[in-house]
Amino acid sequence: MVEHKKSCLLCNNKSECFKQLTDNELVFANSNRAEISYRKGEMIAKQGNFYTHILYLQSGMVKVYKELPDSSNLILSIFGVGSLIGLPFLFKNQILDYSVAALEDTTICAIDRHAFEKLIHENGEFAAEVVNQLNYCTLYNYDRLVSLTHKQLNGRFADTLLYLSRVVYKANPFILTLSRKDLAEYTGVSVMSVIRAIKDFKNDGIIDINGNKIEILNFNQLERISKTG
Amino acid sequence: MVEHKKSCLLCNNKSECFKQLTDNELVFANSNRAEISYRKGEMIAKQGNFYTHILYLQSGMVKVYKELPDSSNLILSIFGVGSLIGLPFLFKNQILDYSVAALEDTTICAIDRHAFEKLIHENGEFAAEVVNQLNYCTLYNYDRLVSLTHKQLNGRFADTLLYLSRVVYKANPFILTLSRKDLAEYTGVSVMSVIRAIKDFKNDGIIDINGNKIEILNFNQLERISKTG
DNA sequence: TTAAAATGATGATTTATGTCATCAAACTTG
DNA sequence: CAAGTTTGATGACATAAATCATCATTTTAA
Repeated sequence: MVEHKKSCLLCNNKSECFKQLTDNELVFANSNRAEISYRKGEMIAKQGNFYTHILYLQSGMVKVYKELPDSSNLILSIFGVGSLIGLPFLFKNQILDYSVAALEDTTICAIDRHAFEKLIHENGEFAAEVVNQLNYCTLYNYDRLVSLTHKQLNGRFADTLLYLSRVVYKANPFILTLSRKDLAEYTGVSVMSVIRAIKDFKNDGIIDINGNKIEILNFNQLERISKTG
Repeated sequence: MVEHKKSCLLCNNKSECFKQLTDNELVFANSNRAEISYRKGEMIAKQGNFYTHILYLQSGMVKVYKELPDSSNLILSIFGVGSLIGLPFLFKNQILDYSVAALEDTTICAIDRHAFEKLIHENGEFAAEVVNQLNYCTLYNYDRLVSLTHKQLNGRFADTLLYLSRVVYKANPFILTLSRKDLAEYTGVSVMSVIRAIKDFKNDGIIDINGNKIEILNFNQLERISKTG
């Protein structure tokens, strides 16, 4: 277990928007905060539950996903260190409309939603940074809509690999902590198709894969597949 | 052409967030505002252009869509009176990443993006309302991702019809101002498939269609198709 | 007012990708 | 450490929906 931070005031691991707060506001935030650790695979928040806290990712990695009526899932997003989770429900629903689960051992700060909403109301600089974060999300979702509706298997999986390398792991040979099922649920295809795409890309020398280690060998071709796929 | 409003201060047609502004701030907003009218079919903003203004929809209806490399389109959203368009690019790109076109004769207020950003920074109440609007968008996009990736033709088109009746036209027999092509680009399927879905739904007595007038006869069954489809 | 262009409709064919069945390998867990 | 469970892989088959070809109808523009 990670040692708990003494206070938001002393935290040198703040998300962008918390950097905009005054000392008083940080003390206020701290008094509405809890720090929790999860093991890989554990569920952090469950779709259908009450929405009570914004989650800040101190360490680890999580998936945010919709649980669908046919008991399949759609992974909406994968978040790494420094992300705020749950922003879209601010000023809204009492009910959480997606689930969050740990892809690796993960520590989060849970901040009371009403405290967070109060900070937005009272501090425009903080609010502006929240808008900024939300907008990353929105533009990313638009690109996903394009990818998932207008590209076929290889193009979509190329997008997934590029996203993993550039955004999620921020590395090129990277250690995959997602299962094939996760990859399928993110790419919006069947597990079968993911496996086939991996085999194809490996055969074509676009990627190399050894156990959990994936290396993208030919970014250009992957980009090309993403565009034409 | 619509008569131009004298000032934001006197406007009784304000969007939610502008209701949060002080008189001074409204005067400031007004001094950074232009009012423009478009004919049905006209392009209001072009993907790839510089992003300079937030658009407020005074009257009419617009589509916001991505122009894709294969020269097909994906309609991201359809906006009616009272909507703010362009929020996702605040604090971001200089470049607009989607296009906006009028589906009916339309009048918009164009507000300088920097003026808008200044208002967010300086007024937390205004910012909170902007966050609120953005979050509608985000949650809606999540539902769309589910609809477009995990439902097939009939389910997706059922979603489209429900969205048109409940959100866009807010009426049940409604006059369709979208072409079959628009419907296809919104539903993410081919024009052919839209036509077939309309025929099927009509044959099954779920909808009635006469020229441009569509009536949903059986909401329950449409909901059922949306869920199972 | 006619010509041209865009939109709407129908049926036949093709194809991408999902489902199913089966098996191998690798973790869990008692 | 062995039994059971999850995860990864492969091939055969089924199917939803796209593409293509064709034609009717409406709208736009000369």
